[in-house]
Amino acid sequence: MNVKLSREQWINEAFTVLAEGGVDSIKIEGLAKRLRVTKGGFYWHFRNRDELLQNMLEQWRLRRIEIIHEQTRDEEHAADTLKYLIRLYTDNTNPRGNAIELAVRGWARINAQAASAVQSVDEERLKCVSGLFEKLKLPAEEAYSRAYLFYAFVFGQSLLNDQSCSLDPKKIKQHCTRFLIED
Amino acid sequence: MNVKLSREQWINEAFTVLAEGGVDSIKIEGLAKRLRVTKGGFYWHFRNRDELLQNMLEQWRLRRIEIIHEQTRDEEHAADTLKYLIRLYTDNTNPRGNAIELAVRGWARINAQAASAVQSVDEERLKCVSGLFEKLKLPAEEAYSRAYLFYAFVFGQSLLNDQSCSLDPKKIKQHCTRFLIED
DNA sequence: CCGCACCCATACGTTTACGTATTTTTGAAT
DNA sequence: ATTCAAAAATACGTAAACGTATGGGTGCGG
Repeated sequence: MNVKLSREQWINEAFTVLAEGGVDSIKIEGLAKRLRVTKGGFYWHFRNRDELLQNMLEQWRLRRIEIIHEQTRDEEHAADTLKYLIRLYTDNTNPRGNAIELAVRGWARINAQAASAVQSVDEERLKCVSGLFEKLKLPAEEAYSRAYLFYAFVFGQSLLNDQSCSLDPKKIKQHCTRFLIED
Repeated sequence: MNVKLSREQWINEAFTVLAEGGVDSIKIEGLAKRLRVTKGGFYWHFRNRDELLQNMLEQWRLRRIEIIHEQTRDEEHAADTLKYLIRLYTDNTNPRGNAIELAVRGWARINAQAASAVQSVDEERLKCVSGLFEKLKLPAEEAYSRAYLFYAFVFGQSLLNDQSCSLDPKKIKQHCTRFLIED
């Protein structure tokens, strides 16, 4: 028989729904159905819907910060690290992750707590990536601006549908990568 | 007395709500309340909520395409035209427009019709802007990739909160503009 | 001033979702 | 096997939102 569900499983399923339809599509009875239980279980784990959402945000914040630190640790090969990072985002290898990223940002536009989570994550990311650009001998302000451009590109490209392009998207992204990280 | 409302007024108010809270926040009774009438009027103009949404999409598509053509008409001063265009988006002069842009893109992630509208607009924009880059003596593929980067940056930056920056956002955006459009 | 087109108000039925209260089941440790 | 806490089912009350039906008001051309 289906084992009992943990708090984490509810949160995880909620992230999947978030990725698919945005925060407004996270419905308690909907989650329950997907998990093949009734909402009785939900209210054992969480006081209400908002507590679930807060938990998701906090988990997202912590995990994203943890990850960016891992991903930018190798400062000795800054250019390669940056290229690798950009590939992670532009690859379409992790559609769920990308969708969550966008959904959280959409959420941030209408909710202060989400905005705060996004802000802390962005601060950390900008710091880490600008550190890498500094390793490429760019002066501080220049490096920081390039980090900003780097992230604007990364998020922006996930907003542009590949099908809108009249040129092979892979080729485009290669061009952009070279342009953004000329070493 | 308050004059009677036109179809256009309903659509316009709906765009405002869209900007504020995304497509899911467009509620018929909510619009009616904002317009100080009841929903009786709404259902005179529109068969249902979906008809309103389709109308909004179609209007958005047409208007955006019309506008991008105006904004990129001056090909003789391509660099200035590009700089001007980038300022329009990064200025925070038109928050409603920016919010609508993002909201429509969020909408496109969960709805095929919205996705289609976004796609046609993006195709047109990429075509127009890559034309400008070609005027800067870039070969076709290069120009197209730069147009892509241009738009990725434009949309991406509106996803990044200014408050996340540890450097004056204006300065950052100047750096980026210079980098994107070195003439 | 009459009538018609246009627009709005009101009342209703239905669905969906939240949250609560209560009981029931499950499974792991004793 | 028994017990007990964890998890789920069930049943309920309420609110928000959609859409329908129908009647009411208003202003303008004739």
